[in-house]
Amino acid sequence: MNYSVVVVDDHTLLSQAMGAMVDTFNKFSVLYTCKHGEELIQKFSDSPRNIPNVVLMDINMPIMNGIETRLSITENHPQVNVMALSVEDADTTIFKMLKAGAVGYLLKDTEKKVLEYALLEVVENGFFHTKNVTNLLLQSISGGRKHSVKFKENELIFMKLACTELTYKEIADRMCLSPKTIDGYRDVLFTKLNVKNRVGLVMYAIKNKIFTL
Amino acid sequence: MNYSVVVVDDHTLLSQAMGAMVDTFNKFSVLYTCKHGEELIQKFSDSPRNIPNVVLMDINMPIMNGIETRLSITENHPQVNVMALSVEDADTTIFKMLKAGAVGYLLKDTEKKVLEYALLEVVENGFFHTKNVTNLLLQSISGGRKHSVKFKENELIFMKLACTELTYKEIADRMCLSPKTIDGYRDVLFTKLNVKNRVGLVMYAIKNKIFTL
DNA sequence: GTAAAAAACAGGAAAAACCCCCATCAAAAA
DNA sequence: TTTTTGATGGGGGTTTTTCCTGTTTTTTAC
Repeated sequence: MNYSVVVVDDHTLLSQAMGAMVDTFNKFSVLYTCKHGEELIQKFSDSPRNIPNVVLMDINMPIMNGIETRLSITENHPQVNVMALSVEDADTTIFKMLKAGAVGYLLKDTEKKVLEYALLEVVENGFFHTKNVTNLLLQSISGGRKHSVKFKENELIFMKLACTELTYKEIADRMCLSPKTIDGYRDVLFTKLNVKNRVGLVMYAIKNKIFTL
Repeated sequence: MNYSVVVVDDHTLLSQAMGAMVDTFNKFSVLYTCKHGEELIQKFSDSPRNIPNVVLMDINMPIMNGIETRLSITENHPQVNVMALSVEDADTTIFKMLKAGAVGYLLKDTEKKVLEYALLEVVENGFFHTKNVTNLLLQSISGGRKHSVKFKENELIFMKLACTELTYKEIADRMCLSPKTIDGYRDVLFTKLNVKNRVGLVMYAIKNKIFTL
């Protein structure tokens, strides 16, 4: 009997392609594919037969991102192995994912054979990480990595608007707040994110998908 | 007999996954996959048997990007159909690709069935575009799209640096130029790109891959 | 309820960004 | 050769951003 796999990726074409590939593996077969975390959680609660051995999940998803989804899975279905998949190796993202309990992490430019091997490792040993990630892991444990940052609703709205050509005064008008309050938001975010100016803020927002192009 | 397809994508896993999917289609089979345009061109010149009916190509590739590769193919192997694939629908990129003679364009969040249909269209009718793209095409033909903007070497360097937290003064130091010259670069770019401030410039640079995250 | 925390708001100063107009010099075009 | 163009940089000004140190108001916790 085969191990069951679920692929989660917001790009339908990619998730289906990934599914087709996994189906060619000897010991694995795809149960279904999802567009985002929310859909996956729904599926899980629909029926116990929807719960697979492994979840192959893209981290950069719009509706419910990889980290949130992973946390939700850990809570309700701890027996499911989640393997993260990502095109980018932004340190913080990988780290967040591992902290959220992902058992594996693959960068998207790995070989087909590596994926198959990784899947086997995960279902049989319970973990797998590519070299890059383990290195990062070691380095960060010793170095002492940053705490994950939480944002309030207004801070998120502000960040999105800060990514436009609006001045802070105009942003204040849009949000129906005093410019001085906006001043406060900015200052808080600058220290929280450890950036020096608006450009830094914009970069953070884009890298962390708070503002999408 | 099947139509042959070559998949070109810098993310090995994705291209192989895409390949696995194409192999499940009735009338298509994958000849091989490539990491980038350069490799593809090499393959073509290695043997005539390496020339497929359709090339499925990602646009955002490091070494030789989609547009360049497409131009090279058009020149040497006009009978090959190139279908572009992209996660983003940055207008300019799509447009450049179509101008370079791609016969089809697919956003990565399309359904498996749509890809199959698109491939069939391409080999049998010679073209396929998703709605988004045809709309864009029509709009741009009638509306009279902007002439493509040209940048000088220094402007490009400046734009990249403007996407960091450096002040203009610091940028001037880096480029070994007077701050006033940087002032000039900025003003020229503001008018050329029709943006109002540094954030607008940053957004432009990112959207057009001048600055990569 | 009341104390503590946080969110909203303010004044003012200094720095940075933005926006003009203009000078120089060298290379390219006429 | 004369003119034009373009890259470089300067003067001086306004606006916006940034960074302090606060106060007031609203929420939250006990």
